[in-house]
Amino acid sequence: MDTKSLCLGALSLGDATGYEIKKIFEEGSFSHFYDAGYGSIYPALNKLLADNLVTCIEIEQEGRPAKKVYSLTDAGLAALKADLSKKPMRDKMRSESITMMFFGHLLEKPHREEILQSYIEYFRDGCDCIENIDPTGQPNGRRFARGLGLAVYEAAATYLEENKDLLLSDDKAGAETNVAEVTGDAA
Amino acid sequence: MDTKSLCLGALSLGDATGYEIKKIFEEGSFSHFYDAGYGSIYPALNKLLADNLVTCIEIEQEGRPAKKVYSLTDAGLAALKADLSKKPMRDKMRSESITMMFFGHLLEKPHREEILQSYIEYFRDGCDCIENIDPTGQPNGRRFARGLGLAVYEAAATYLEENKDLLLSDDKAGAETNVAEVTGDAA
DNA sequence: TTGACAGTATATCGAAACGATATATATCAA
DNA sequence: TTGATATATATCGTTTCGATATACTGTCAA
Repeated sequence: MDTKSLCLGALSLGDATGYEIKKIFEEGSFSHFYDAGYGSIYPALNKLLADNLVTCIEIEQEGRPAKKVYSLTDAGLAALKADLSKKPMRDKMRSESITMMFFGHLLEKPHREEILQSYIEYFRDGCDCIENIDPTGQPNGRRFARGLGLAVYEAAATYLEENKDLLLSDDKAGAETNVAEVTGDAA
Repeated sequence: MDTKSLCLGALSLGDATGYEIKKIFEEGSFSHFYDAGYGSIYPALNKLLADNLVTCIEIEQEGRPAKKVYSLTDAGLAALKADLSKKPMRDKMRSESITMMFFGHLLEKPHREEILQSYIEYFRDGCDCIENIDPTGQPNGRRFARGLGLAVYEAAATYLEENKDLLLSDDKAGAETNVAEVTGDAA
């Protein structure tokens, strides 16, 4: 499951350009679970083309540069199915916001509050964005992804809202390693 | 917020070796939000050493090769605080499991069920793991991260359990692009 | 009417991270 | 005694990230 498979998967839904492939995963309910940049997609498409897993037709356009529309080949569909039959790797996530909160004792309170507030908004915006997607008529896989995304974002937003005092208040218990630093540090 | 900052943050909690730094983020409530491999940590420590943001003392050990214990310098602490004062990047996550479900119409039902079941277990195990961490005496930042991790994992596991039929049943509505393929494809 | 801005579309580059692997030793259980 | 697990450092090739360049279109306001 790398960018090559992601492109194959996108093309299994219909022919597309590299730009459109990015849009598929950028918009809609899916962007929260996987995304890839052009720096990954275009090289991936070139490799797929070299391996005859996709074909490409250049469509000339008036004025604009030609667009390259990619299509899945039979071999490409087989390769995709083979890849989907593998065991998925465990989820990976990277949250700089939470990492910063982890070291919250080194941050000034106003900045902590600022980060936390924009983090809450980030999840609330995510909820709104997902809710605006109409699931009717979509295949089950996409309905499922939409629902899961919504459930997780809602849970995160709610937790953040209900527990923000935990981060905004000063440490009282614990932090035995840093007691000296905390008391002596006003920078 | 890259691996260098992650190492500085770890060292702000106390001196450590590269191996121990990995352990800090691998175990405990934090592993779900950020992790780094040795292929990132050791080069990061070398760069930090070159920039005088950390110091290193080699401790000889009987039999075993010498261990390198790193310590944060004043400049290192300043650099960490400077980095923490920046606006965090938005969360990134990559879920191969959900990506596979997104293309679920190409998967055989037993395999779909298998992936889904191990995905549920993955989140339930995650919940158990987090619940086993005693939050008492820990600084607020870590208590917060623990609670958020638990809330999100719980929400994901619950959603998966309650909606798995959505993936295990066949598509009835929608999928207008693939109708021909679906009906003609039993491979 | 022009100029700024957003959108469409392809492409590349250096830096960073990933995943696997190698090395060496100790300990503990089957 | 074989195998597994833990401690500990390190590298290597591949992949991905993020930023940027190019170039044309449409649009909306000053």
